[in-house]
Amino acid sequence: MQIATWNVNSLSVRLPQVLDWLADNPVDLLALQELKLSDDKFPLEAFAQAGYQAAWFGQKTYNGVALISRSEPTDLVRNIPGYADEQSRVIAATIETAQGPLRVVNGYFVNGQDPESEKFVYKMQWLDALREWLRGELAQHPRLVLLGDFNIAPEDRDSYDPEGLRETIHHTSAERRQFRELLELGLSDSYRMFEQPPKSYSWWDYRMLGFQKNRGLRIDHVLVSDALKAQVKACVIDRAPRKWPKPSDHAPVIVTLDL
DNA sequence: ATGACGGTGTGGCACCGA
Repeated sequence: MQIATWNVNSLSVRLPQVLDWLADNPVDLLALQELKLSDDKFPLEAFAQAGYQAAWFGQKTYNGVALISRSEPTDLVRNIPGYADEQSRVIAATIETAQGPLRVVNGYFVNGQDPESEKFVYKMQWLDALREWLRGELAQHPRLVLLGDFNIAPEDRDSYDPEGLRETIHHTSAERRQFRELLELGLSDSYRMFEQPPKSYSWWDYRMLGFQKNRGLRIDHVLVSDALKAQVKACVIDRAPRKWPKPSDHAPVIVTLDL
């Protein structure tokens, strides 16, 4: 089976591209971030016609996450239990596979803007809450995938300018420590389980010809639990949609699992 | 040091993203 994550930067604008992409890449599950639409505007019928079920958690203008799935998503959780949040950033569900249930946690992690800002404080608190909730989720669901837009470049090789951007947003020691602490729960970065081309990124700034110059960051990730690790067969970033007219600034990341 | 690009909602722009 295949699962993917894609920050679409407005599902209203990108819906035709998402449907085109699914037609070419018929993944079993697609985690979307930055829907930027309220729940009543979610295009369920379009996904149903493409053969998918869906669960979503949106809000007006900002944020918003969804799971697009061949099989029914059950045991839904929206946002981090016990952590009061005005922003719609997490949706979790269980889907059935041939080998049993798979828990999927889709997150649109906080950006944080600037390490000195209040938004960065929110980012750290949100990451603390996510980690502590995931600890329990992993105990309950050993077969778990955490995927989405993490807004963290985990290592220097995940940035086009690690020296120039040192300790700026996405690159700070505090964010990278949070990423490592997620791994220490018993999760692995599926992208780094395989040989990958150098200078591989999943996001490029719209401005200053960012994509054309490959000035990007790898901030979209798929983490798999220890119980799934042996089943992961491949992880790739699909740069193709970034070349389409009016693209999202993020590219999809696809993981192939032997499930 | 700033803005560049794109989306949203508003209102003739500001805010936000990364």
